[in-house]
Amino acid sequence: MPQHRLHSISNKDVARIFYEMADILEMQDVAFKPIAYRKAARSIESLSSPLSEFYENDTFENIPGVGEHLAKKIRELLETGRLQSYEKLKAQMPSGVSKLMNIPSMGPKKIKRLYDELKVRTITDLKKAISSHKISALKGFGQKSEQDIAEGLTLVKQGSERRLLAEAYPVAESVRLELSNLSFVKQVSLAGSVLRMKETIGDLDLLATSPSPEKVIAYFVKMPHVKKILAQGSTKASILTKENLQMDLRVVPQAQFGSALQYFTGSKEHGVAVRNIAISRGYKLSEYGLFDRKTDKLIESASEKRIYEKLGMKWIPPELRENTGEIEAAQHGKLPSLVELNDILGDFHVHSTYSEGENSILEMANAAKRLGRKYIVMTDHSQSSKIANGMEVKTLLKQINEIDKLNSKLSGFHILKSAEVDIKADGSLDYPDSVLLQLDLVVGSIHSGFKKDNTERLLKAMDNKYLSVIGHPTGRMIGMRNPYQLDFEQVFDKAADTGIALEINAQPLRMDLNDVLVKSGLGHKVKFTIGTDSHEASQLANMKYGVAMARRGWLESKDVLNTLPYQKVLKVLRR
DNA sequence: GCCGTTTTCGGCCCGACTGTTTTCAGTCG
Repeated sequence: MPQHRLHSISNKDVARIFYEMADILEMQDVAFKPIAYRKAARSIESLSSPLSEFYENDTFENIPGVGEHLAKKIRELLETGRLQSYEKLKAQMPSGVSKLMNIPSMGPKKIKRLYDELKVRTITDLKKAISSHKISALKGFGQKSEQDIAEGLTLVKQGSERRLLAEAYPVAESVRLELSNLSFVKQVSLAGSVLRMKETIGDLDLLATSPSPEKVIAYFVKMPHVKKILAQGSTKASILTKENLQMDLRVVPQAQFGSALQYFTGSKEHGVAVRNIAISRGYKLSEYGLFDRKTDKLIESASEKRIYEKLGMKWIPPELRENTGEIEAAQHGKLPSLVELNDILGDFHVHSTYSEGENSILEMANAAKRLGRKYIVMTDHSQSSKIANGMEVKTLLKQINEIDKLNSKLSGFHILKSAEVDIKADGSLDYPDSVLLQLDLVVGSIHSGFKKDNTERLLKAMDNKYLSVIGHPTGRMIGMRNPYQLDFEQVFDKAADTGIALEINAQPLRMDLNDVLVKSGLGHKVKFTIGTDSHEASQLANMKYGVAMARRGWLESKDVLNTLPYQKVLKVLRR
């Protein structure tokens, strides 16, 4: 094979092109190809290594859904940076048309007809067509369709916005609780991405079982949470909550709870893969159950666990259902035994009034104790963090003194002496070694230089023998700040070599490391800590979101230092 | 365009909801 210098085209780019080609093909009424293109796009999106690797080994066709022809297209994209068939396809459709796909209620067919009959190609065209009522005049369209499109247009912006797990989860949980108290509701569960605990949530899914679904739906759409009813049927309804979150409820008979939960938990990719396994074994799987494909005989529907077992797998925890290897693991009995909130004994990232926290050390300790923790690691900011009221050396020494006194009084609880020490631009730490050695452990974090590649800086910091944990390793803030550049291969390898742990920061905006990086770090045998980065006592409860990231990253309790008693933590982390 | 424990041909996940129909097409998840 000739050696080419490859263009830097990411897996996401390739997937996006295939998705767009699928949309255009669908508009052109081409049968089945759109399905094939989307399937390939989904596979490519969820690959754990870059396509360039497949290129080198000539193994494109190992990717599910990629055959001879799509392999050739990927090769062309990597080699030339372009794809002729894509450009040809785009040329057949007016530019901008695929943007209309983002509008709720608009799909390829409607877009095609509006273009053919009204020459609508942009959002501006569409708005004009609506205001002149040309759409409702078309055959097959009506007043309501026109109005739906108008409403869809207003939703394009707000609707595309995903919300933080920590914003969405409590809303879903409170509605779940409210429904579960109804006499005519047997069982209610979260479903969808909020059950899988994704770091951001598009909309909330709930599943209920009841002998009288209409009553549940009727109650649901009238709850105080509801701002607007988006759709209401006899077994399904969608509402917009006061928090502007879309929430979908499905009600099924108790006997179908398992198959419905499996179906509505997703992810889409996981669901498709599982249903395809069902087909390959002569079954079909839907929200109504697992059926024999030939006889339509019901095999199982009540229990998720038994459905997975019938398909030759162990039950898969929702957090893992992303079609990124969990199915294969479940088939071979190699699923991890995931860490649980109950395993967590300590919190590794806590602030107090010594720097920018709202509560005293004792208040934080007592609040942690109430949550069942056995210890906290006090990590107030170091001197360079002026904005965060970082501690001068003498303040830190005073804090150490106070912690010693508190520890002698507290029973069954321990406060570890630490600090969130700035990793400075040159990779040095913000306190001299003579100060660091007085601490039980040292968390090092980067708080500046977010635009640069910080690999060298971090590696240099890891040479300091007092450093125990890297805090929020990528610096990202969801929706606000991108992660800085890091070569994770190097960082993970060095962390594994030195025994320095990497933090899973459970602060809702951070979630840093995220699930994907955690899983990747695990592959390099890295150890992790989970810290809430609490600036006030109530935030200590964010631990559950950190545990969620750990679980989504396939961590077992042995991979998470928070599951150790503090005496053992000291043994592991002090070098 | 892909793919095979029913298949190298002939299928392709599948069902609810909505609007515009008078038996169904399109969208959504």
